[in-house]
Amino acid sequence: MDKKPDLTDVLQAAKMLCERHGGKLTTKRLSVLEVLLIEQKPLTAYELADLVSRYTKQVTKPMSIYRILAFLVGQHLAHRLNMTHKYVACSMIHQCDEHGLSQFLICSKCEQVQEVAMSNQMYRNFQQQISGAGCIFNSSHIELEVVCSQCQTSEQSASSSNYEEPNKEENGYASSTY
Amino acid sequence: MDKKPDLTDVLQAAKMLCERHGGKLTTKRLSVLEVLLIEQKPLTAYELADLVSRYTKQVTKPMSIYRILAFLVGQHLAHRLNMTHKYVACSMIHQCDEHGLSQFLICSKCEQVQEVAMSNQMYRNFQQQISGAGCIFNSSHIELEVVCSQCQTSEQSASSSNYEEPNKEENGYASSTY
DNA sequence: ACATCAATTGTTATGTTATAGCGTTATGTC
DNA sequence: GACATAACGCTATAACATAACAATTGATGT
Repeated sequence: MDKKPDLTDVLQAAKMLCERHGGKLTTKRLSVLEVLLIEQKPLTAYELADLVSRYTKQVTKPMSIYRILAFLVGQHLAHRLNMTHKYVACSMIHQCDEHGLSQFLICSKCEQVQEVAMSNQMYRNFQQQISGAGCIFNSSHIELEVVCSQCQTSEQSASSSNYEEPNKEENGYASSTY
Repeated sequence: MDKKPDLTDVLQAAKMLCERHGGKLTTKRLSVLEVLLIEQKPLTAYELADLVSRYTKQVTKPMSIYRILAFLVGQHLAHRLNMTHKYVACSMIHQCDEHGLSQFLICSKCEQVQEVAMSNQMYRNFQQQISGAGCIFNSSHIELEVVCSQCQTSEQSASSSNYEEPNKEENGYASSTY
C-alpha cells in the first residue's frame, strides 16, 4: 500500500516494463503517458491530442495519439475505459507485471472515476466462472457504473457537483432500480 | 433455470414491466426489441436500423433506433455493450425486476458473446466494495473480455472460426499476459 | 561511414458511432 | 374541439476511430 510514487519513478518503471515486453517507450509515447499520469483523470484521444500538443509544444494529431494509446494499452501502461471512451494511466505501473485486476467505478452522472483493486478472492471467482465457460480471461480491468457520493447528495437539488452535469432524467426512463 | 421462454411470452412480460415503470412499449419499440430477441446476438444501432426496416417493411433510421434503444435500456429490456458498441436484449425479461446481474463474456478475437449470471455471493461482494467507496451500484451488467474456446484452438493456425477475424497481433504489443 | 531494413511517426481522407435540434404525428385530458 | 405531452421523422453534425501511404528515425551488418 505505497502512496503515490514519484512521477519519474513511474516513468522509469514503465520503461523497464516495456523493454521486458520487447517494446520501446519512445519520446512521444512517454509524453502521452506522462500527460495521462499528470492529469490523473480519464481523457479522450482528442483531449490528449490537445494536451500533448500544448505540453510538448509540438502539434500531435489524434491519429498519432490513437497509435500511441494502442501501444500503451498493449503494454499495460494505460487502460481504455469503454463506458466513456476515455483513456487513463494504469495505476500499478510501478508494481510491475503481476498485479491485480483494476476496477473502475465510473459515476454515470458526473463521469468521475475511482479505481479500486479487486480482491484475490473475487479474482479467483471470475477466473473460475470464465474457465468454466471454456474461455480465457483477457480483461485488464472491469468497469462498474455507479452514482458517486457527491452526485447522490445533489440528486434532486440544483447542481453542486464538481463540474457540468450530463444528467438526463426525463420521461419514464427509470434510470435503474436494481 | 427455465429454458428459452417463448418469444410472445417474453414480449408480454416486457409490456408489463414497462407499464409498471410508467413506460409504454409502442409498436416501434416492440419491433426493435423483437428483432433483438430474434437475432440473439449483439447488434449495432445501424445494423438494427437495417434489420428493423426489412422486418417491418418501414424505413427506420438510426436516429429512431437510438432513441428506442435508450428507452429499452432505461427499462432494463436491453443492454448496451460498451466494449463493442452493440446492443442486446436482456435475457431476463421474463423474470421481472429482481433478477441478478448479467455478465457478458466477450471474445476479443471474434466478438462473440456469452451471457452468464452472477452468483449472489459475488454480487454481494461488489455491493460491499462499491458502498465502501461511498457509491451506489448502478450497473445493469458487467463486461469481461475473454478469448473464447474456438479462438483458443485456432490461435496460431489458419482461421477456422465462425466468421471474420478482427485479430491483430503484431509488433511487441503483448496482447495480455495477466 | 554507408546501405539496408524495420519500426515509428506524419498526413490526409474516410468510416463508424452518437447526438442536437426542430418539425410532425399520435394520444390522452378537459 | 382545444390543448398538452409523448413519440416519431428528418437533417445535419459532433465525437470517436481507422485505413492507407509517405516520410523519418534507428538499429544492424559490412
